[in-house]
Amino acid sequence: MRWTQTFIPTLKEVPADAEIISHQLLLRAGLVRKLTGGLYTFLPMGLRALQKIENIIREEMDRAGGIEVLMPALQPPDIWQRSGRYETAADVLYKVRDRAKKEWVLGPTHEEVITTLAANEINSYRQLPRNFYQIQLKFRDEIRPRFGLMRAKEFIMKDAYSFDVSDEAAMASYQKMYDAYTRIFARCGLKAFPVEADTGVIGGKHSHEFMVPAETGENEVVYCEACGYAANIEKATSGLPRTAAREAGAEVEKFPTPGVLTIEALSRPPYGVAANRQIKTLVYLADSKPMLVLVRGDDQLNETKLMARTGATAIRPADVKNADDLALFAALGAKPGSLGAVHHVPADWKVYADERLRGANDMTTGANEDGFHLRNVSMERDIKVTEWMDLRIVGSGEPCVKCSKPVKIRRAIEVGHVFKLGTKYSEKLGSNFLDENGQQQPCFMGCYGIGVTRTLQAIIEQSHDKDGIIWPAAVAPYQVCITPLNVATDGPIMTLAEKLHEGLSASGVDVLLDDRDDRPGVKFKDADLVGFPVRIALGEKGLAKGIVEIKPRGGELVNVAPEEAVSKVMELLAR
RNA sequence: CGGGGCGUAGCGUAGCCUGGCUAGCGCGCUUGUUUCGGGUACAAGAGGUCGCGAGUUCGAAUCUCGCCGCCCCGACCA
Repeated sequence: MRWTQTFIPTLKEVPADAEIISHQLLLRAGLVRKLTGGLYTFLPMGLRALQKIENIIREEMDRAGGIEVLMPALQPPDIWQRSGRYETAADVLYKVRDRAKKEWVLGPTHEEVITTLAANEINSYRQLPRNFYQIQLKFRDEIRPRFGLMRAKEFIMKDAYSFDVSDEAAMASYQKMYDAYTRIFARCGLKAFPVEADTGVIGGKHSHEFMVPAETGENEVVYCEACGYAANIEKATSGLPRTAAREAGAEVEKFPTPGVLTIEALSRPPYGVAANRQIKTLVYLADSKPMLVLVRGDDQLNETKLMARTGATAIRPADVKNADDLALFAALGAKPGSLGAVHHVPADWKVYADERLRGANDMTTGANEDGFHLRNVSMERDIKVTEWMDLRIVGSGEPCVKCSKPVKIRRAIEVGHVFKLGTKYSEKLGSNFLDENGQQQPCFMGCYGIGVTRTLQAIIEQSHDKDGIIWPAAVAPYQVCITPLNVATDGPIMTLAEKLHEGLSASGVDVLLDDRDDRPGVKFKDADLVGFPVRIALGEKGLAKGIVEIKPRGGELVNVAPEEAVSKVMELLAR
C-alpha cells in the first residue's frame, strides 16, 4: 500500500478533548475520529490494527474449540424479560421502536440470544460440549462514555458462550477459555494478567478478569508478588486478624458527645477513642429495603461485596439530603454521626456486620441519639447481627489472604472477563438436554468476553513513547514502512523502494510505502507517530554507499545492503 | 444524575473580568519561490453563523437568562 492511496490524517497537536495518552495517540496517529461522545469512526490504520486483533482472537478461539457465529444486534425485549435482565440491566439497555411502535433492544451482550438458540438446537448430551462465539458490535447506554474507545456507547466485543453437561465439564470449558485468553493477549503483545473478579449483573460464581496494568485504568487490583494472588479490589480479601477482644465486663454506657459526627472527631481529645475501637454504622437500601451495615471505624465499606453478599440488584446509602430517606433516620432516632446498632433498630431491618468485628468488645458506637455515643459495646452481647460477612475494602500492605505477605494495589484496564454462569440462563430460557439416562437437565453455561476495541487502546496505552505508538508486530496496521527520501518516480530511490515493497509483500509482510513528496523530517515523524515496527529509510547518500537503513521502532538503526534488506526485516519481525 | 471546566477557521488557542474591530496568533490548507536526512524559509492567499436562541444596550465574542454539545471527577462496565 502507498501512503498517498490510503488515509492517515496525523495531527501535530494534541486534541483538546483527549486526556489520556492512548486516546491522544489514537487521534494523532489518525486511527480514529470522533463522531460524538462515545462513538468513533475507524480509519484505515485503526481498522487494520483492529482486524489483526480480531484475527488473533479467531485463531485462538478456533484452536480452543470455539464455533464462530454471528447473532443479531437488534433483539426482541421478551427474551430479556424472560431472563430477568430487562429490569436488572435496564440502565445499559438501548431501546428503540419500530414504525408499529413495537419496542426492541440493542444488545449489550448476547446470553439471551445464544441461550435461546441452544434451547432450540441442543437437545442431547451427545451435542455437548459446545462453545459458540462471535465478534460483534455491542451497545451500552453508558452513564458516561470516556477515554476514547475505553468506554464507548458502541464497541466491538468478542463474546463466547459455553454449554456443558455438568458443573465439572463447565469448569473444563472455563479453563480452556482462560488458557485461550492468556494466549490471545500474549500474542497481541499485551501484558495482561488474570485476577479473581466479582460477577456483577451477569451473575454466576466463578470469574476472572484479564487486566492490563495502567495508571489510567478504571479498576484497582490487589495483588501479591510473593504467591501470585490477584483480585479485583471489589472482590479481594486479606488475611487481617479480627479485632482483638479485650477483657469483657463493663456494661454499655452512654456518654455525651456534642457535635461529634465523625470517626475522626471521636478519636481526638477529649474522647480519644481510636478508630479501630469504633463501629461505623451505615444505613443502606438494598432493593429499597433498609438495612444497617457495620464495619470497623478505620475500615471502608466495599459496596460491591455488600451487593454480592446480600444478593441485591441495586444498593445505595441512605442520604439525609433525600427527603424519602429521612424516615429511616427518624426510625433509628438519630442522624448520621450518631448512629449505632445497639438500641432502636427496627425489627425488620437486617444488620450486616463485617467479619473483622466478630468477637470485638470494648467498642464505641453511636447511641442512636444525636449528641451521644455508647462505650463498652460488645458485638456479640449488645448487637443483634443478622449475618457476618466480609464487607471491607482491602488496603495496600495488608497480609495476603493466601500467604500473609503484604499485598500491593495498582490500577488496571479490564480487557477480558471469563465467567462460570451455572444454569441461571439455561433454566430461565429453557436450554435443556437429555442426559444418558433420558433425564432432562439444564445446560451448565459459561460466558467469556473480550473488549476488542478496548484491547486496541490498551495496547497503545501500554506501548508508546514520546514520539508515538510502538506497535507490537502482530497487531501493527503495517509491519514495515518504507520511507524513500526522494519520490521521483523514475529515480533509483523510488525504484528500489518499489522493489523492496514487492519483496516484502511476497514474503507475507504488510508494507506501507510512504510515497508522499514531503520533507524527510515530516515522514520520519509520522512513521514514529503511527508506530510501524520497522522503518526502512532510502536516501541518496546511503544508496551511493550501497546501504539502506533499517530501524526498528524504538530500537537501534542498522545499515544493510539493499539485497539483504528483506531478510533483515524478516529477522527483526520474527523477534 | 450530582460536582467541576470548556465551547472563537480543519486542529491548538488569544480576546471575555473592565462591552466600542476589520475578531488576533501558531499549526494545517492553496499558489509561487526556496530548501531537501528529523515537523525548512520567505511571500501571497483561502478559510469564522465567535455552540444555538432570546434579552439588556446606541452598540454584544464580551453582560443576563434559557437550551445544546464536549471534557474531567463519582455511580456503571468489555
